[in-house]
Amino acid sequence: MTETPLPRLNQPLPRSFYARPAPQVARDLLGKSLVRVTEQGDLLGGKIVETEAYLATDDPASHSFRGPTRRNQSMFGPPGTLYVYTIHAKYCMNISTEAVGVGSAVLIRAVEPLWGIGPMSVARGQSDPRKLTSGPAMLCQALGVTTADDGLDLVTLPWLRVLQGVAVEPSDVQSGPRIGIRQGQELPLRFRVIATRFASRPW
DNA sequence: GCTTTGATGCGCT
DNA sequence: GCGCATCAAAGCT
Repeated sequence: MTETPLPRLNQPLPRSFYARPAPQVARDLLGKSLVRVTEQGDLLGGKIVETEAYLATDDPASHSFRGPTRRNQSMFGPPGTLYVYTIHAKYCMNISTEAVGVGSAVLIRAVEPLWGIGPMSVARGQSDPRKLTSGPAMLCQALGVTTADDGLDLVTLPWLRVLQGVAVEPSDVQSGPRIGIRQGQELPLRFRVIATRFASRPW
């Protein structure tokens, strides 16, 4: 696989991008570049191809449904705050949206790997590019994101950022029910780039 | 303090 | 496509 030209690290998405309702942020994150610079200086990451929105109110599937706890407090942080939690002995990463005190967030479910395929393969113990970052827990393992990173500010953090990527046309976006939840399944809060081989599962 | 339960992924079929 | 390992947090008692 040929490596895509490196992205503009100095142009992270502004906080205003995240200061909107979670479904809008989830939709607009498609096509953006998620990048991580390791301590060794490697650039890791790729293009966001699948997201899910979790709402502040009336969303029983959202971790914020029962109000703030020590675990979910990052969901209530400023827009752009990283919320990392453990599930099934794995990690998932979200970005807080809307406003301080509002418990909404966007789960990053999958990216198309573009940079640092080698180091990410090592981190994953997996060489199949389709099994590198095609799921929320795979993604965190590939990028080395853990609960130690919970609460960090993605807008100002130098080594983990979301950058302006490519525009995704409405005709190339599909929405549908979220994955792996028991309640709130009827809400179409999952967003996906149709023309990708790197979503977490065939639609 | 103890039990239950997942916003999952792997390995095998 | 399906079973299950794995563990932190929630929710009880």
